[in-house]
Amino acid sequence: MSSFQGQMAEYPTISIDRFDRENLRARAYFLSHCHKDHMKGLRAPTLKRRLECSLKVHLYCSPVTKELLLTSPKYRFWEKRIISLEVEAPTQIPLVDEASGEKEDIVVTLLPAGHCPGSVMFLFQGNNGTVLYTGDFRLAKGEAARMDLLHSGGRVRDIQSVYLDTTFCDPRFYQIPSRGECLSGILALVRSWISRSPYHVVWLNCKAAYGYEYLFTNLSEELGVQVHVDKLDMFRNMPDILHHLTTDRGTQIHACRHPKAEEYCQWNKLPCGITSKNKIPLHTISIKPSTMWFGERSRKTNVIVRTGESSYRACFSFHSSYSEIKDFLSYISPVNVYPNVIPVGTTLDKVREILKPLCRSSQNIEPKYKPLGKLKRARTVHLDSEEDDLFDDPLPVPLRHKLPYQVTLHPDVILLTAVQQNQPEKLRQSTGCCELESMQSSLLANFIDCEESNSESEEEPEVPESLQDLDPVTLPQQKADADVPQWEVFFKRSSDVTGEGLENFPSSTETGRSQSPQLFSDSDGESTHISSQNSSQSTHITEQGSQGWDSQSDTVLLSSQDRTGDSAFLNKGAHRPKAKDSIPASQMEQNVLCSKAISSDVKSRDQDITIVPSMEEHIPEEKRLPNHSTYPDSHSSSDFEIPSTPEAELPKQEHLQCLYKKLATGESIAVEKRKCSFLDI
DNA sequence: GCGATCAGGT
DNA sequence: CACACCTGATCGC
Repeated sequence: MSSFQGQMAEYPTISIDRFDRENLRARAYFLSHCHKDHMKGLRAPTLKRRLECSLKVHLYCSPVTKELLLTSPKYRFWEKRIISLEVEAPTQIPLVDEASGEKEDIVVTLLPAGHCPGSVMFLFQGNNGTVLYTGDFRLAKGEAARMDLLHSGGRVRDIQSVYLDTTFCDPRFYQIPSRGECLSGILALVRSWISRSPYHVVWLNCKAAYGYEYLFTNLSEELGVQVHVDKLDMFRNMPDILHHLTTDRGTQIHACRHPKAEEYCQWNKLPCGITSKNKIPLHTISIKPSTMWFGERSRKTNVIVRTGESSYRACFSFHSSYSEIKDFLSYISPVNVYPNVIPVGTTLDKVREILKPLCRSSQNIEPKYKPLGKLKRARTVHLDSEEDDLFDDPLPVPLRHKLPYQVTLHPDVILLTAVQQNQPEKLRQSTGCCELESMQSSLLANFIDCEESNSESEEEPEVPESLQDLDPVTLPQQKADADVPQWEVFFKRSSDVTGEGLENFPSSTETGRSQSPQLFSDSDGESTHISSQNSSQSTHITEQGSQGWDSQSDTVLLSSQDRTGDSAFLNKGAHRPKAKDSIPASQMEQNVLCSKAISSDVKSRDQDITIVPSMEEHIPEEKRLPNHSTYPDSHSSSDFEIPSTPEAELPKQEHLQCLYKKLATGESIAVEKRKCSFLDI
C-alpha cells in the first residue's frame, strides 16, 4: 500500500495520488491510476471547496483514468477540472500560485505503467531537474529500455529522483511469472473446463479493482466467450474491453461478485445467482487470481494451483517483481530513489539498501560482473561514443535539461496554456529534434534481455512434459524465442500451445470425484512446492517453500513455461477511450520520425537535429497504420500500451548466442553498425 | 448524516 | 507473505 504522501522534494507545489492534508494547497494534481488507495481525499469536501475557489487548479491523468473516474458520480464534480493527457506526449503545464501570481512551468510526460487500464507513470521536467513518479507499475524486464521518452540524445535521461513502486521490493519476490505465462495458464484451465459442456462454467474470483481487464479480454478473445460482470458502463467508451464483457448471465465465464460468492460456488451457484441453465445444473469451478512468487534460482513457473475440489488459484500480479524493479531502476539509474511502498515484513532502510546500489552514485564502485540489465545501458553509452557523442562519458554525467520556459529540447511538447474546457488546447511545437539515438539504443536494448535468457538457458532442458507431445515444429520455435522479448509471438500461438497440452485438467464433478489431475508436476522435484489448504491461510509458493508441505492429492500444478513476451499485453486497447479511431497524432508522429530516422541508418549527431518533426511531414494514415498494427496484440484487447521499439528487428538466436559468448568471456562488445552488429560479433 | 479510522473479511 | 478492495463498528463533527 502506497505510503507516498503526495509531494516530491523537487516539485512540492504539485501533488500526485494524494489529495488530503498538505496536498490541499497544490497548484496541480496528478492521478496515476484509478485505484482507491491512490485517490485519498479526491472526493473530500475540503478539496471540493478548494476547487470552487481556485479556478486554475486541475487534475491531470490519462484519458482512460479520466473516463473511469468520471463514471462514478462521486467524482463527477471534477469533470470540468480534469485535463487528460495523451500517453507519451510531453506537455507543458503552468503551475500558478493564485495568491501571489507566481508561475512556474513543468513538462510532464505520461508513460504506460502496465498496472491497470489507464495507469501511467509521470515524468516531470522542470527547473529542479527531471523526476519520475512511477505510481504502481508492472513492467517486464527491459521495458524501460523500450520507452523512447525515458531517453534523450541516445542515452537514458538524466533523472534526479525516482519515486518508485516498491510493493515487491524484497528478494522473496524475486520473480513473478510474466503476464503471458499467467494468462496462458488460466486460459488453459478455463478452456479445458468450459469445453466439457455448455453447463461447465468458471467463476473468476477477482477483487473489485481495475486491472483484470486484460485477463477478461484475452479469455474472451481466445475462447469466444464473453465474461459476465456486474457493471460495464465504465468501459462504454472503450470498445476493446467492452466487447468482451457482458451483463448476460448465460455466459460460461463469470467475474461477477457477491458477498457470499465463495459459499455459493461450493454449491455450484454463481455470484449472480444462477445455478442452472435450461434447467440443467451448472458445474462450477472458481479461479482466484493471486500473486505467486519464486526465488532467485527457481525457473519454475507453476501458475495454477488447485486449492480444493473445484477451486484454483492462478498467478496474477499488478506489480513488478523484485527483479523487475531492480531491472527498471538500474536502467534508469537516477541520483535518488524514494520507495513509495514499504512491503510488509521489511523496513524502509532495507528497501533503500536494495535500491541504493542501483542509483548513480554507486555506479563507480560497482565491481566485476554486470547483470545484463546493466549491459543494456553500458552498450547504449558505448554506442554513443562510437557515434561521436561529444558528451560521452563512461559514467553518466549530469546532463541537466534546463527547461525554463522554452522547451525546445523536446521533440514534441504540448504547451498547455490556461485551459477552461475539457479538452485542452494543444499547441504543437515543431522546434524539437528527433531523438534518433534514443531509437538506436532502445533498438539494441530491445533484445538484450540477457539476464533472463542466461538463467533460462541453464535449465533449458526443462520442458513441461505436456508440451513434449506437441507439434515438433512449434515447440523448438517456442524455445528459441523464449530467450528474447517477443514481438511476433502472440497469445494466439503460445496460448494454443499451452492449451493443447492440458487436456485433462480439472476433474469433472459429473465423473464422480476429483480425478486428481496430473497435469504437470514438478518433474525434477526441485524445491518449489505448492500447498493446498482449506483454511483461510493463503496458499503460496516459494523456492524455499518446502517446510513441511506434504504433497496433497488434490494439488494441481500448471506449469506454463512458454515465454510470451509481456509486450503482448502492453499494446493497444484501452489507453484511450475510442481507441480504435484515435491513434494520437503525437504517437504517429513519433513513429514516422523513427522510421525515417532509422532508415537513414547511422547518423551523426548533427544530422539528428536536422530532422525536424512537423505536422506537414505526416505520412498518410493508411501507410502508418501497419506499423502500428505490428504490435503483438492483434485483437486489440489488452489494456496497456507500450510501443515496441520502432523498426526493431527480432534478433536471431545465433546472434544472441554469439553475444552471450562474448559476454561470458569478458570480451568487449563494440557495436558499430546496428544492422549488422550481431552478425559481425 | 457524513467522513475518517480501524478491524476483519475475501 | 500480497493486493484492493468491501463491510461493519466506533468516534467526531
